[in-house]
Amino acid sequence: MATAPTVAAAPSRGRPRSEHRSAAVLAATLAEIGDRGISGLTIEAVALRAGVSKVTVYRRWPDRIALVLAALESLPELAVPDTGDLVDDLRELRRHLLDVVDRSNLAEVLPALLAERRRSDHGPAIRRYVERRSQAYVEVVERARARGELVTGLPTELVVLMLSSPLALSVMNRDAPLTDEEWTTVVRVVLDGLARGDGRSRP
Amino acid sequence: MATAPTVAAAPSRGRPRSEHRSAAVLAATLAEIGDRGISGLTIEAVALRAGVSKVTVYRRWPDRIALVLAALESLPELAVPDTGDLVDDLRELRRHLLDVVDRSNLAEVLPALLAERRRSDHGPAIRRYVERRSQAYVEVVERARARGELVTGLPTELVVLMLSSPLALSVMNRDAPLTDEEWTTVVRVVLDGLARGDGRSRP
Amino acid sequence: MATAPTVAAAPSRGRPRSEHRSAAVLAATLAEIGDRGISGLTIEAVALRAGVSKVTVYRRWPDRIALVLAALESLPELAVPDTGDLVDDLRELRRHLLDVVDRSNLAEVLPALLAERRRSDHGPAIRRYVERRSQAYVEVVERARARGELVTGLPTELVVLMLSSPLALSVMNRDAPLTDEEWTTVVRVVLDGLARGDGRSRP
Amino acid sequence: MATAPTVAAAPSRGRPRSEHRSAAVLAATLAEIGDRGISGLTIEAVALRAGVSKVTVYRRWPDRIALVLAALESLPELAVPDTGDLVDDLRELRRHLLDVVDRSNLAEVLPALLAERRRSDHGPAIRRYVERRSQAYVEVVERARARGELVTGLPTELVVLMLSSPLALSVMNRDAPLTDEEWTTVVRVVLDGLARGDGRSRP
DNA sequence: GTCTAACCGAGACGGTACGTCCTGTCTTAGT
DNA sequence: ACTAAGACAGGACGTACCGTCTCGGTTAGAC
Repeated sequence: MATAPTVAAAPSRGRPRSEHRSAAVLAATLAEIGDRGISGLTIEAVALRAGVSKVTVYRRWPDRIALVLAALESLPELAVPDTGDLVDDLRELRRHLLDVVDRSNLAEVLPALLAERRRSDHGPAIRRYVERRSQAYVEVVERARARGELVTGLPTELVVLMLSSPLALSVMNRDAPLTDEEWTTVVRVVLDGLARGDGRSRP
Repeated sequence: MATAPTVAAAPSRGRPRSEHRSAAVLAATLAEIGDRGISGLTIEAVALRAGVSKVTVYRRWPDRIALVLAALESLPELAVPDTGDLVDDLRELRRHLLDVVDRSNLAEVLPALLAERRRSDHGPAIRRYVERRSQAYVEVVERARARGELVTGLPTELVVLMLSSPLALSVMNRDAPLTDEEWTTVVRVVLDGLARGDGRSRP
Repeated sequence: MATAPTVAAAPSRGRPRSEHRSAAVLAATLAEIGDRGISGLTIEAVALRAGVSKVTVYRRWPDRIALVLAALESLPELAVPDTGDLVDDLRELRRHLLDVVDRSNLAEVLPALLAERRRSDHGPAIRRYVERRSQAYVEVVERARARGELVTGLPTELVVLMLSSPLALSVMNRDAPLTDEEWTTVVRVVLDGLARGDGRSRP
Repeated sequence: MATAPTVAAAPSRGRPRSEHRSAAVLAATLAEIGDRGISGLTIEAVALRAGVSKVTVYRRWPDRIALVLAALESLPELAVPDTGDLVDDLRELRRHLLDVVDRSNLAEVLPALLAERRRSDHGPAIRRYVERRSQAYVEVVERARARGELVTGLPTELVVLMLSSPLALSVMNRDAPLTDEEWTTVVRVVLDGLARGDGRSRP
């Protein structure tokens, strides 16, 4: 989704940018990330691999980060799951995440982006990218609340954080992400805790 | 703490390395990380700032990552808290983490290290560094179990993950880490969930 | 003179080239040569300055050198002087040369063209351009011979070389070209030498 | 001659520049000028040919012109001839010039340098280089005057210009430089003219 | 009055070189 | 054996022009 490099565009002056090349560059970017990792990513190598000149890359994306974000956004987006059951919805989100991790080295790219967020001009763009991903969690949780499946006074943001951060961190920090069994356990503990009374039950 | 750059040392022949310079380099490294961030960190700038030649840096630490790890390890380590109460212990760990975040750009450095972990030869070293930090959590949780304060069949690793990942992720991903109140809520929900029956209580 | 860019033209089909634009490009070329010199001359800058697209320039002149030659040829040409006196004729040629030097940076352009002559495909064209300039000398000298004002067995080419090269070289090599007085002296010495017997008078 | 790239140097701090490499670069420069000409001269190609990194070239010579000048100055200098006869001395200078022309594409390089003289910061350096070459003429002429072989009231500079410019211009402008016979004729005409009375003999 | 070929601007494009920067290694002289 | 200074090969950076190419849109002569 969202491959469009620049915003909108004037009503087409001069030779139009080749979509074919844009796609080739994004594909090459993903491939390079796979081969050399984020820190080993070179515009030069991307251009070479895409069979494109450096300028053609720079024309579209001003720098490495913008390029990486565009490449990630070129991956197919998951439709927000709606199985009617919160845990099943969450499991679907987990499955999709692990999919993307496999396909795009997200386990390396994600922390790299988070690191960049503090410095670069792309802070907002990175924030938006991450946000968009967690948006699915927000919707799934709100739907569960609407169904009465989840009853809690906590802000959705906190609930999402509790449900998603163990998996996210395990992806970035552990040698392997949480297994299905581990993950199920974690989610159930959190949901049980919420059911018990929003953490306000203790003295 | 732990300034010792290399493993041990031969029985010392010739002029010994100046400890003063080692310290200057590590300080300069932290300062540079503060100014330019991890990705903008160059050995050259560090050497210049420390008033030291590049070779003097390379002799001690083989590359950027090793240098960064050494710099982080030069920060004062927290003694594992032991207040007799799990939540108080955890709160102390939180306080210390936020301290380090303030003092060393950890919010940027940590994800950068995690990203590097997948590729570089320093994977193990980085893993060890992160492990060492979470070790405090492990000890605190195990003590709580021994005291009977925490009763659960879950492996300590999972418990620690649930208790620490929301804060860790909020540090890396949010504009500001969890407030004390938010954090307290999260911890209590998790502990309630564990008390309720390890996530196995549901059908 | 000679603004006609290409040879002749097919019997004209389609929209004709705008003469207005051709002139604008040549003017812009002279201006750019004045501002940045021959070596700093870029087609892009010329096109920009002329308010014309690059293609419009390339359509008319295949490359930099052709463009420069065309620009020089667009300058007004001197009618070959014919005062009835050789020295006066030569003085008129000198005046005209210094004029062009002032108006077109010839002091820089001329050596640049000579340098290019050895390599580029435009060798012949450059040769022709320079030849055309010296043609005036040839005519003036031959007229003097016809009048009996100049009696010598030397080939006209050599006579012209002796009469013109000191001024030409002074234009290219000295900070200022020969003054009128210096120039007069030089010319008279050469003419005296010729009158003395063509350099064959010595043992 | 004078291969020394920079002025003098502090009392040697750090690793000294490799003379071997300096020489290799200058040789490569001359070779490249021979192959591709002045306008086709590329620092990158020179570095490649010399088996040296680009920075090594830039460290010594700030730009193309400085490099070319250094390369030319690395060629063996002629000892000023002193045969006791002016024409023989001049003939020796001619021989040497044609030698250098053959060995270093001077026919192309010289006009290129003259063109550059007007613009670049190297104006003075180029002027100095050319001056140094013509210095031999000055000495030869002054010696002839001292011997009484040449009697004239003209400033030496003008005499030198008359004696040298036909050959110089023929090198730059003609397809072949003046033959020995042509050259001899030219020189004798000039000397005869000077003997006749410094160009002041005419009304 | 349409055709329609050549013009024109804008700007994309592959390519080459630019001059700079940093890396990690090396070579000096000096401590 | 350490140190500071700095040379060095290598490799990527981001930029500038080159000369070519596609676009959409004129413009004038031929039909």
